[in-house]
Amino acid sequence: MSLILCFNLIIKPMFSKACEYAIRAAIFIASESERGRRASLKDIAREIDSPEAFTAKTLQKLSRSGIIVSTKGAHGGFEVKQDMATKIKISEIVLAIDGDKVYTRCSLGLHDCSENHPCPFHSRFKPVRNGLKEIVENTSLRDLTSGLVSGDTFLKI
Amino acid sequence: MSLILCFNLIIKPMFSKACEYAIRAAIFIASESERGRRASLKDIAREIDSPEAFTAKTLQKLSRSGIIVSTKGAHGGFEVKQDMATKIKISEIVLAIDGDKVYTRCSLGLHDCSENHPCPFHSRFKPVRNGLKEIVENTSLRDLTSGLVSGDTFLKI
DNA sequence: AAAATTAGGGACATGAATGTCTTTATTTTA
DNA sequence: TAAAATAAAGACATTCATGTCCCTAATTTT
Ligand code: FES
Ligand code: FES
Repeated sequence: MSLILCFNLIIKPMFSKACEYAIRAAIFIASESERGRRASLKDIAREIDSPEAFTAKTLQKLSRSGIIVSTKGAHGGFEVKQDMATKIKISEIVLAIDGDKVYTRCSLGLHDCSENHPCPFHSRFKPVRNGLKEIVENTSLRDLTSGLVSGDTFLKI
Repeated sequence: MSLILCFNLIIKPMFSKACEYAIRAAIFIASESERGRRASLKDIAREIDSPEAFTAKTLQKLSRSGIIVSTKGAHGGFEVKQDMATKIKISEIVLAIDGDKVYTRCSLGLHDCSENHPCPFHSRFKPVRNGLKEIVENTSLRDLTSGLVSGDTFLKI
């Protein structure tokens, strides 16, 4: 009757692949922007180890959302405007990729998550969810970029 | 530049559909077992509002894992043995459905989540993950069944 | 013994997420 | 002006989770 961990399986698809690439790409782009360089799609895909064409799609969404700025042509690429890095929250990146359908998702798949009609897992799940909510809404792109620049965190492997 | 919530989108697929059905089904089966009744597949699918054939698959896995016991024939169905309800943790149900590949999943999709090679989100993500881990490993099937029996929680709609 | 009722299991179908390819548009460089 | 470099966009391909169908096995009821 060995139970043991398994937690990682539960939270396995926390972000979609598209979202993972978007966040990692945004962090890399922001770090390059700090050094005054634009990042090309090819650079990005190499540095975050992601499929190039698929990553391009997510970058287009970030661009349309105004989170990053794209420039065509030689020496073009993607950048994050300096004053934006601290303003952009991780929640905004997720919103840009997964769309703006704001609804309340129940952990056990009920139609809506609500206090009036809670599933059996609701009361235990809610505090964890709120904790995560706090984090994604209060962490800026700049917050995540700084560790990368200092070499303490990584974007691939 | 409206950001606002979006958190629910992030955690959208916390459990797979199969896992959601499995947990909800197990809760219902356990509640029926407390009353001395077996639950048939048809009953279960109706009570948790899930696709019957698909739910059958997940019940087979729970059965093979020894979490529930199945009986064929008239007045057969599924049951949870009384002393088991308090022993079974939610983590075991998830393990039974999603398999036993125990690995460490990084929130940003790096190959492994580790302290030595952390992604930029690691330090913020880890406490939330640990909180959730605590909960799924320490919540028993019985814990979730009691609210259903008392009418305080729900399994559908 | 026959019929009815239940779960088990394999094959197939569908849909969504992921990923690829090709062409077009824009800008810079030569 | 021509060529090269880059992103944008649409069509297509693949994979995987989800879901359905149909037949089989086991048990109980008649
Ligand atoms: S009702 Fe299920 S998590 Fe809130
Ligand atoms: S390395 Fe990314 S969450 Fe731990």
